[in-house]
Amino acid sequence: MHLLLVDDDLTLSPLTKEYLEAKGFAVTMRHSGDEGLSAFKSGTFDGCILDVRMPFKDGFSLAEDIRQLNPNIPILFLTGAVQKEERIRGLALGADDYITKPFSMEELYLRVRNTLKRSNAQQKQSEKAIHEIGLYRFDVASRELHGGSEMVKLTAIEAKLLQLFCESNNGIIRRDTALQRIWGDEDMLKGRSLNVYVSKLRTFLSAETRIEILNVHGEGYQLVVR
Amino acid sequence: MHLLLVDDDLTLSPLTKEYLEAKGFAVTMRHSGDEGLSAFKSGTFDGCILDVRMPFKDGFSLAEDIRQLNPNIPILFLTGAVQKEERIRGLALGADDYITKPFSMEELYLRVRNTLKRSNAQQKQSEKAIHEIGLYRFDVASRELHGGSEMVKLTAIEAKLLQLFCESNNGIIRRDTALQRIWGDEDMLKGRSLNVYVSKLRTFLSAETRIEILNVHGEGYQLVVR
DNA sequence: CAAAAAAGGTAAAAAAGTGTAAAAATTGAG
DNA sequence: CTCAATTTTTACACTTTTTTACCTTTTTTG
Repeated sequence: MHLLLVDDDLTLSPLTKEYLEAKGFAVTMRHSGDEGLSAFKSGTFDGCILDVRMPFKDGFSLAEDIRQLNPNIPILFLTGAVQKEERIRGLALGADDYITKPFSMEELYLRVRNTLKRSNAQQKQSEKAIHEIGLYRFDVASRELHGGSEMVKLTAIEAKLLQLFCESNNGIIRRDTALQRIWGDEDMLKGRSLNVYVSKLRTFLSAETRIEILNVHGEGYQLVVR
Repeated sequence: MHLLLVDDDLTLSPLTKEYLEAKGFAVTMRHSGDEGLSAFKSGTFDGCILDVRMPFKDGFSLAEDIRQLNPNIPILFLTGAVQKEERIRGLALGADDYITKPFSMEELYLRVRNTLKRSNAQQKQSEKAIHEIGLYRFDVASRELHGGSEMVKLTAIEAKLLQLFCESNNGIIRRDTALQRIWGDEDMLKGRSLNVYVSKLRTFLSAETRIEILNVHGEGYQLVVR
């Protein structure tokens, strides 16, 4: 389990990092919102712990950017005051938990563990899912795409991409989100791989004319079923 | 899925709106019972979220009026206290669910989703908005503009602009509104892109002479069908 | 009212982004 | 290691978006 810890408190954060590492987590530590974002882009994480109050780019702003890249990753906020507006703003961003400073390391660990467990359970549930796309059935776990009497076994990347389409509630996925979720890499912007895989999915789904993967120029793609 | 949110809490309601929009709903927000009712009359909604306590016209009174207009639409109440009498009154009005403040956004979303699912299990999740413009039919999701036997596939921006025209109830869109909604940018004022796209739509719609996109000098445009 | 200024219309060029077949590189089972 | 499946890169034609250029219309100014 790999955590991203972003906190500008240079005294506290190394201690936090050490404690969590002693509990068996891998921890990447950053001390500003910008550094945190770039760390998130260039790595693969299972959860984020963000200090709300940081100069320049605060924890909420960072959380917005992270949510853009991964709408489901658990985010815990470290916050000094338990102000109502802050709490609401965090909830609106999909905060998974709040930890009020000062906190005990024990408490932090337990909350992190519970949040990850909860999120993992959800993920397992959604991984069981069989998605319906027009008349097709897509089994995420086995990566099988059934259409009528035909069946295609998708490769790992094809399946991951189709899963992203199915799990985004409006069918829209941003190009950078897809790159982040599939390749976990931000320097993929030149590569044409994503285009190639979209092209493959279009071929797989071409028997149903009601199904289309539309391009949104410069933004991403949208799976629509009429 | 289009929701009507009526809540006089000016801090909480925009966050609620944003969160629900992030979850894929279209949300119309109003801050009083009267405004809520007039919004309901002039739009098409799949569900309502009404704050019980509002000055002048409370959520229950509003619910009664809405039920008059549409006896089946799902209504959720936001309520501070869990008072017994309130609960009974709401149930008598056919409340589909109660959400007690303070609530987490996650909880709100889950309840809204469940209520809507229960309410129209047979209807599709995806919004199948098809607008009629003269003799044309415009399918927002697939971005297809059908006119007679012809069909044109609009690009992302062309479709977005036409959608703005269709969704504004008098066909008028302000220039700055369009720039904001399409490009999310206010520093586009010098650019001629909007003019170019209006010009394109005029060409697409030129087969019907009854249809015109008029310019309102210095203000914006208006789509009129005689 | 006439001239200047501001705003708009639209064709066409430029810039940015995309589709997809096919070649090259990588991976992994046997 | 070898071979086949998978992934990445390449190449190039095509599409979409933005900008430019130049002309017309509308509004403002004196």
